[in-house]
Amino acid sequence: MSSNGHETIPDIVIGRLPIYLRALNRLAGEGHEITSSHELGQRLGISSAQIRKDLSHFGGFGKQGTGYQIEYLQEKLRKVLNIDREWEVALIGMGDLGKAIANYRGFSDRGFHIACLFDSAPDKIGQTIGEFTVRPISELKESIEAQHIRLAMVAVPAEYAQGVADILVESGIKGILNYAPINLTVPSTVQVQYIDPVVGLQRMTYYLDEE
Amino acid sequence: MSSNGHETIPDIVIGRLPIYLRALNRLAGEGHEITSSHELGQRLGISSAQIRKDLSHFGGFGKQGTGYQIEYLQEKLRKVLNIDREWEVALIGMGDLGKAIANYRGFSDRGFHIACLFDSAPDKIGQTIGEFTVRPISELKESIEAQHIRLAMVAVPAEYAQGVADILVESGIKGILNYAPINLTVPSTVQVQYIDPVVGLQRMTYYLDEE
DNA sequence: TAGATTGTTAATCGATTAACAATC
DNA sequence: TAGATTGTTAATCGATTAACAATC
Repeated sequence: MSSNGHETIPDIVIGRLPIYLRALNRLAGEGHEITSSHELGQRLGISSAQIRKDLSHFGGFGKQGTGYQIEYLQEKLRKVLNIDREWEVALIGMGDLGKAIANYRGFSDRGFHIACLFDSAPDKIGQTIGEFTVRPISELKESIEAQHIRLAMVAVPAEYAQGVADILVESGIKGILNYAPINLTVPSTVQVQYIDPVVGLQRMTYYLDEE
Repeated sequence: MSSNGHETIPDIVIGRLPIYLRALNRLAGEGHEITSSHELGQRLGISSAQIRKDLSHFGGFGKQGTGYQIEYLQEKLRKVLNIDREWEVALIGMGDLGKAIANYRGFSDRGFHIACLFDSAPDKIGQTIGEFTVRPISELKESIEAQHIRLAMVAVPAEYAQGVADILVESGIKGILNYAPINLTVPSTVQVQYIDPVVGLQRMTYYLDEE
């Protein structure tokens, strides 16, 4: 029932918690103080039973007859997800995409701080983007170890992504957010999440066949 | 069994097809001509049985004892997903993220052509990015209807995303790739896919609690 | 109190896997 | 032929939903 201890909570449940949190942030922003599994479910297109079931894995966060105190639930979910603190993230690849990521405020707003930037191109190295200077990939391991960084974002071309991932794994990185359109092979102790917008588009075009 | 007809193929199966296709593209790039459900599964961390089952929804694409002809399977999957042609996509929001999207070659390489750009900021309107000129959101509907565009990418700040989505729905858009960190409410005839990297990060930090 | 909503159990539903006959 | 791998069926596993007692 505590936020660590991972008895056997299904990963699919973990995957929905950030979505719940995002909806709660929005409700809070709209001035709401209390919500219900029904209201939340309606907004997200998820059944209220599922939301209650998911949350119940971590303890009773609501009150019968009333619902959920939004601020309290946010706090609890942040604790469960281990985001009741700031995380440092390394960013590798400073092409257009890397630059957009480095400048995107959505990360820092939600507790993820980009702590170092890397690229291999000589003309990129030494550039200042945001608050940091781009450093050569040869210094990756050293930097990550020195700063005890555990998360990385990979925004290099597909053909370099596996090589970069290998170095990241060696450096002790435990989670990789991969923007390259390729599957990475890493040890089972390292997590990977994929961001491939084209996959999302292709998934939609399937349903768009009638002219 | 044909690529339209949608008897009742589970959406979760559809969601895996682009992943299979991505792996096949890679195998082809490495010079392979034939693969097996076992090899594909090993690369993707998916069981071979699941791959065979998924593919069998659309017909028998393999040969017993041999496996799958990569080029043939790619072609079949592209047909199933309706990406055996080019799709025009509208892009709304020309901040850092929108610009990175507009310049990203990964879309055009895989059959998605960004056909028009929109923003509401007067200083952005009229700018040329890539091959197109940024136009005001007030011209959105007109453009989309004129060009018969059915897909859109939304890269505006969260607070404007629902408003933009409403206009897109009115304009006849059938699929929205949403980069804003917010859930969109749209009619059930319109599909939405979400790109929220922070959700990916939060999903990983859950497993990163031991110090 | 009456009304509402939780947390939880049991029932249903759906997805994954194991196994194997068919066959290249 | 012997070996390999598909496509498919049946068995297992897991996730979602329905229902309701508990209770605010």
